[in-house]
Amino acid sequence: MALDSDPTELLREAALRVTRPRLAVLTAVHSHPHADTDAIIRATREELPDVSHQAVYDVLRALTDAGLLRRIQPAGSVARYEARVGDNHHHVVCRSCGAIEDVDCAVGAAPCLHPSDQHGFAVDEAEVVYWGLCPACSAASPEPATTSRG
Amino acid sequence: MALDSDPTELLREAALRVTRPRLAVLTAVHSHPHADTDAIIRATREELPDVSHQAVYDVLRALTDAGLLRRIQPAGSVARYEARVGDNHHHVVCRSCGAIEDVDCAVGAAPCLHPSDQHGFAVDEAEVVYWGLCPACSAASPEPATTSRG
DNA sequence: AGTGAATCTTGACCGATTCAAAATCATTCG
DNA sequence: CGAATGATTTTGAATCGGTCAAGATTCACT
Repeated sequence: MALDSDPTELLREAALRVTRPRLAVLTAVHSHPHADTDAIIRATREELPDVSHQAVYDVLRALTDAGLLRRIQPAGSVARYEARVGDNHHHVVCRSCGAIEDVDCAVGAAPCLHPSDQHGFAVDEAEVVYWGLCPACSAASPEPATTSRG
Repeated sequence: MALDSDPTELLREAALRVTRPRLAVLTAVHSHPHADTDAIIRATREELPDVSHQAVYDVLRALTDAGLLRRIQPAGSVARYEARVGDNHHHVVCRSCGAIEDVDCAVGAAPCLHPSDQHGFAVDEAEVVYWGLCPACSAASPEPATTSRG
């Protein structure tokens, strides 16, 4: 997770060709964490106006497969990407506006990685999504106490 | 959840009109946990051959909103539904074939519901998805030890 | 049985993502 | 340095899950 300032080197280390679209996408995701594909396309085009949407899709997949990006997709949302990889962090998602924030593991390095019954599955990752309302939305909706799930 | 055997009563309790499509969908989801919409449509049509796909979509939403069904959507998957509601259980998902199994909470009623930093969010639910390989798929892919995330 | 309101049918529509073929570019080797 | 090679990008269209809308039908309650 080093060398944030040198995307070229990141690509080289991942044995990926260093192309203009890849650099632009990598930079765009770095500066727009949790952005969806459309936002990434727009951000990428600020630096490289003529990239095709297809190129961005391809690059996002290549970088995700290479471990340079992480793809997240809360239920009901389109795919989003972030450049923070290699650690085990989770996300809080606002049910109302869809805002996403990072959340570090509550307990040590990998909490919840041991389900009570794995049904024989070889589990290698526990993904946690905290659902709720962001400060802005919870201030906007004066909902008393009707919702309570845990 | 009580009264699994009386879908009519379940609908009544939820203040929903008792219609043929709703009964058929409810029954279909009960007997096909974690099925996607298309599978539910086909299962529903075994009992009620002429339901439209639109009706099934509408019913699924109505029943989900009423709390009779729960919608789950692991990243990269289409929407799936299950009739087990009201408890806090999670899922293991096979990365290879997409198989889903239920997982009870590892610790008490609501583990992981307290992120280290909520960023001011009013969190009301922690959703956990365990990713891995199901028994069949892990037997089929003799992958040594290349993947390790936690 | 009558009535209003909710539900279902039909068919078009949408946005996110993928597919496919041809053109272009980054890297390697002479 | 310049050409060869194969990956990458462009272009354009297709697919797929899901939604929208209008009219016909069905249901719950009186």
